[in-house]
This record gives sequence, structure tokens and C-alpha cells, in this order.
Amino acid sequence: MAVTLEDVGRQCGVSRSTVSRVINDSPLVNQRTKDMVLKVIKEMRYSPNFIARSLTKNRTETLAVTLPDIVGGVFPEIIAGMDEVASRHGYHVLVVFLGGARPHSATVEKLIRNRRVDAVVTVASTLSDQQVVALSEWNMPMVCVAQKSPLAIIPSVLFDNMGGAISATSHLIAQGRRHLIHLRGAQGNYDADERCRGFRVALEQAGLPVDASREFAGEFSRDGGARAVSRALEQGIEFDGLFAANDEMAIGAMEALIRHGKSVPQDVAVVGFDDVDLAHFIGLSTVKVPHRELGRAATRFALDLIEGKTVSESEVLSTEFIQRASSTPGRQLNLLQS
Amino acid sequence: MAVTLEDVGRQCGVSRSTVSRVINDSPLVNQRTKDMVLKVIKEMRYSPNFIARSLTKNRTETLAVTLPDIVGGVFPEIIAGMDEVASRHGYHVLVVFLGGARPHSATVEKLIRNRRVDAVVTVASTLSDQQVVALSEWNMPMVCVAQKSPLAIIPSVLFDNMGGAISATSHLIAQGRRHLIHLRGAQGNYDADERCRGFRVALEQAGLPVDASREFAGEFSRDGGARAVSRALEQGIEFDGLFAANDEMAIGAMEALIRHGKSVPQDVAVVGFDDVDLAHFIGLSTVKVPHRELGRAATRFALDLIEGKTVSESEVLSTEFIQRASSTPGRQLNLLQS
DNA sequence: TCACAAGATGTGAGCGGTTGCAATACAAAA
DNA sequence: TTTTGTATTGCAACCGCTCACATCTTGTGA
Repeated sequence: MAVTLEDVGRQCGVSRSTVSRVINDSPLVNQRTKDMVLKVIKEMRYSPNFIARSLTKNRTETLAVTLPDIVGGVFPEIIAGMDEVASRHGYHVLVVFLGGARPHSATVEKLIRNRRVDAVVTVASTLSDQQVVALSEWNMPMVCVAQKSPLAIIPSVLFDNMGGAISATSHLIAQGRRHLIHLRGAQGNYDADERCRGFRVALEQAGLPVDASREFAGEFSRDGGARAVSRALEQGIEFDGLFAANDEMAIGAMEALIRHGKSVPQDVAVVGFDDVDLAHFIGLSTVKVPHRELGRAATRFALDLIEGKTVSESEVLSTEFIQRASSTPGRQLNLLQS
Repeated sequence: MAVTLEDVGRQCGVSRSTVSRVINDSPLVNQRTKDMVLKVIKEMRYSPNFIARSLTKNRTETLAVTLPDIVGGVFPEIIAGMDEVASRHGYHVLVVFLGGARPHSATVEKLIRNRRVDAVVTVASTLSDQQVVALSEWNMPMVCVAQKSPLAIIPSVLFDNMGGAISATSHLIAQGRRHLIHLRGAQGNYDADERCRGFRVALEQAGLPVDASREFAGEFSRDGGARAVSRALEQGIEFDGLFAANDEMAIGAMEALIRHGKSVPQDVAVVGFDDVDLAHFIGLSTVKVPHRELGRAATRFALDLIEGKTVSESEVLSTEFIQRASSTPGRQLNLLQS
């Protein structure tokens, strides 16, 4: 078995409490004793048992982050951001993938009820608003990322969906495009709604007509984007600019456009949202979301909550428009069949 | 405070051990008592305190996975695979990003010495062989992923680097390419060495000459690939086929080739290794590495080790060659400047 | 009717720490 | 010298749960 406080104490001829004080750097211990104990600790290769300590301190120094099962390019960034801040404070990050056949909130509820973690960070759409509310009953610090918190007591870290959508749309307009369409995400989805709102605001700002029939609903997927474009074309709607609610949709849309003989950006300028890795390679103009910073900010909130500090209700990070070939006249964009 | 065994016991008029027996589903309890206790547990919303249980059981039901700081497309897959198997056994996954300014092994050593996790899974290159050996001293179950274990007692989960490299190279040869070059990863890197070996073996099998001057060293990065190609071209080496040791290098190589006026696949057919998301989009032929399965297998090993089972020394997963535009005559590959 | 086995439950000692309080020692102040 | 204070250290309870063992019921066969 591992060496314990008792063992060290016996070796030094002091009690376990004295040794405990030494490792906790308490001022209540004589310097000479301290030195001796430290020496023995090193010799015996003693390390405090984290579990035992947690039991008395009632702290696990662990944060849980819940993620949807689908592995995308954005989650690793969020986790990395979390770990960055967490580790700096001696905390660790436990990842919990939900979704698929797994009963969504049961896993998290168990984690919380067992007091296995000190706080839970939930990332967009992993848990529904109702589930978040239900879990909040267990009075465990929680933080929502990229999801508007359903309760005032739970802080959320958001990013400027509308601002991003406005800059994307305005960019298309600045390029001289006047006949825009928008491929939006599912109705009721916070991100989707906000981005759609931004699209409209930008049109209004430019004095262009807002027309709901030029907004096409779809899922946040490549296929959804492709289908939405096909629908638009079938309906005979004319457009020279397209703002998709995320990059996946934008890519699907571009593929569909090309299949239909349209060229990007000549015939249709395309802009997406998220700035996934792919966007860079394909040359897709998009709105960059600061994922890593999202993770960092969420962790800061979580740590503050754990310490009992009052935190601001939420934080909104800004986004940045990035222009690439898909909306730059004269540049060539080619997708490859694979 | 949360409700404890004692509380439930008092409420039912039984002792804490009886309640403990009930929640552990021991057969030593009368059915009537059991029913009553279960009812009260539900009413009082009791959940066992995981920390306390860990203290006696000396088990945390947590696995640590150490990853390099660089967020690539492959790690999320590995984590997801781990979580998949782990959660099925009631385990959780703690992620630890190492690298950057962080003292590499100190963090992990602390984790281990504090007995905060039951096992550690280390993914390629996160920890050096020496560090793995040093950590193994603490007699904590460990598993290496995509890294040949430096000690016989530590199992490793590998994938068939050489087989993949052979199939990639053979494919180029089958396409009629006779003047191949190889962009290899750093000398001493296990993956790099194996893939290079595979390249050679395939050449030999085809009766083609093996020539070390046609192997160019570089890092596993886009830049490394680009530089290696430039070097080859500057040296006036002729080639119509290129096997890069990973996709990143292959992509960098293709960019460089195109900058130098060569077309892919007409002038040079290119094959990579890994099958990152991008490969699909760009149309890069490559060798698919089963990352998720790597995570699953590693977790199975880890769980077996925790249970004290003897495990096979290592497991080698097979790879699969995927042909795409970059090595298919007649297909067009275009990279976009961004 | 009594001894004894088996079944059901309680007791108490840990697991490895933390921490309030008491105890001791030694020095300075009265 | 006695009192008071301060710096050190030990004691023991506690965190919430597990488990070996003791105890107490009951039921059964002689």
C-alpha cells in the first residue's frame, strides 16, 4: 500500500496532524520540524491521497464538461481552452459525451448527485433547457456554453451570433450582391434564430427588403445545406449571395450549387459561420467563433462559482468575419468530388 | 448538507450498514426491509457519496488520457472511443493536455501519486519513453496508444503502420508510377520509422530500387511537407509519385507542388496517411487509421489491468487504404489559396 | 422443550486525511 | 517566583462509506 501521513509521522516521531500541517504549509509548525518532515516525505516518496483529502474538503477539483456525441472540429478547442484554465488552478476536466443511445441527463445527474465533480459545464445542445433546469435543482455550479442559460442563476458564455451574422451579410452586400438568401438552422435553435435575425438586420440596415421566403430552413449539416439550395433553385428563386448558418451547410450548399452548374463566387458568393478547419482549406468566407476562449471563459465562471463568488450573468464574446475565396470576386473556388 | 447513509438509516429505523447493503444489492437483507429502504432512499433523494466510496474501495472509476496540446482531428476520436467503452463500465475519462509550457510528466505524476485515477492512457508522443518508464514506477496501470510501449509490462495499442504504408506505396506503383519519393516524419519517431520501412518494403516487393536519397525528412506538419517537396525539387529529383508520412505533410506537399507548377495527380500522384477530415474534402488518397477503435481498445486494456487481469502484450489494429482524386488519373485536384 | 443453524441486522474499526481544542513547554512580564 | 502569553504539538472527532464480526431472531429437528 501507499505511504500515509501516519507512516511519515511515525518515521519522524511526530503525529499525523503535524505532517498534515507541513504539507498544507501551515504556519503553526516549527521550522526545524518542518524541514525534517519535508525531508522524510521526500525520502519516503509520500504523496497525499487525493480521495481522502476530497472527502474532508468536500472538493474534487474536477470539472465536468458535457459534449454531444458527434465529434466536430469545435469541441476539442473548447476542451483545450477549459483544460488550459482549469489546470492552472489545479483542476482537472472530465469529459462526458452524451447522445446516441445513452440516456442524456441520467449520466450527468449521477455525476452531480454523487458529488463527483465540483461544477458542470454544458456545451450547446448537449442538454436541453429543461434538463439544465432539472439538474440545477441539485445545486451544483453550472455554466452553459454557446447556449443561452434557461435560468438567471446559471451563467452562460455566448458569442455574438447576431453581430457575426450582420458582418457576414453586410460583407455580401458590400460586394455588390443584392439578391441574398439565407440557409438557416432549425427553428427554435438559439444560434439559428440569432443568426437569422442578424441576416435580417443587415438587410434592413442596407435598405434591402426582408423576405421570409428567401430564408430556407434546414439542419446544421452538409446535407441540410445541399437540400436547402436545391429547394431554392427548384422554386426558381434568383440569388447572387448566400449566407449559411454554419460552415457545414455552406459547404453542402456550394457542392449543390456547383452540381447545378453555378459557380462560386462568380454566380453566387457564399459565406458560412464557425470557421471550422475545413473552411480555411476550401476557401470559405466565414465568421470565426472563438471556441478556445469560450472554454476558457466557461472555466473561469465555473471556478468563481465554486468559490462562491457572485458572477456576472453571462459573457458574450465577439466574433470575427474572415474573407476568403468563396466571396471574393476573381478568386476561384473548386470543390473536389471524392 | 447532502443526505447520508446515516440519515436514511435513521429515517427507516435501521443502521447505516443495512442501507449500505441495500444500495450495494447485497443478498443479506430481508426483502421487506429492502423495499422500505429503497422507498425512503427515493423519497429523501439519497445518492451515495462517490468520494467516500472511493476512499474505502480505493477506486476512482476514472481513467486519465494524456494528449498533446496540439488539437488535431484525431484526438477527439480517440477520446470518444475511450468514453464509449469507459462509460459502459461506469468509468469516466479525465483529459490531460500536456505540452506547451506545462511540465510534461509532473502533472501526470501528481495525478498518479495522488491516486486520483485508476489508470493512465497515454497517446503517441505525449510522453516520451523515458517518462513512461519513470511513471510506471508508481505501479499504476498504464496503456500506450499509437506508441510502442517501452516496457513489456505496459500494453500498447498500435495500428499497422507498415501495412498501411505498403498498401499506399503499392497503390502508387499499381497506378504505373515508377519514380516515387517519400516524405518521412522525424527520425526516431516510431510511426515515421515504420511508415518509411513500409515504403521500402513495397518498393522491394515491386522490384524497384530503394534509394535513401529519395526519402526526405521533415516534421509531421503542413510546413514540413512543403519544405520537403521544395528540397526535392531543388535537388532536381524527378518523381511522379509521392507518399507522405501523414496527411498534413501531404497537403503541404500538394500546395508546394502546385506552387511549382506541377499538377496533382497528373504530374505527381500523392498519398497521405491518417485520413483526417480534410483528406476527404481535398480528395487526398490516404491510409485510414481507426482512431476511435484505438480509444476503445486502449480502454479495454486499461479496464482489464485495473481488474488485475493479465492482458496480451499489445494489439495491432489494421489500416485501410482509401483512394481519392490525388492518386486517380483523370481526376482533378485543386487547392485553393485562402 | 432445547440446541443449533441460518438469516437479518447492528457494531465498530478502518480508509487517509483535516481541524478545533487541549496540552505542553518555554519565555517574558509582573 | 508567579502569572500570562505564545509557539508547538498531540488528541480525537469527523468526512461518508465498507466490511468483518458480533448479536439477536427465528425456524427446525431431535
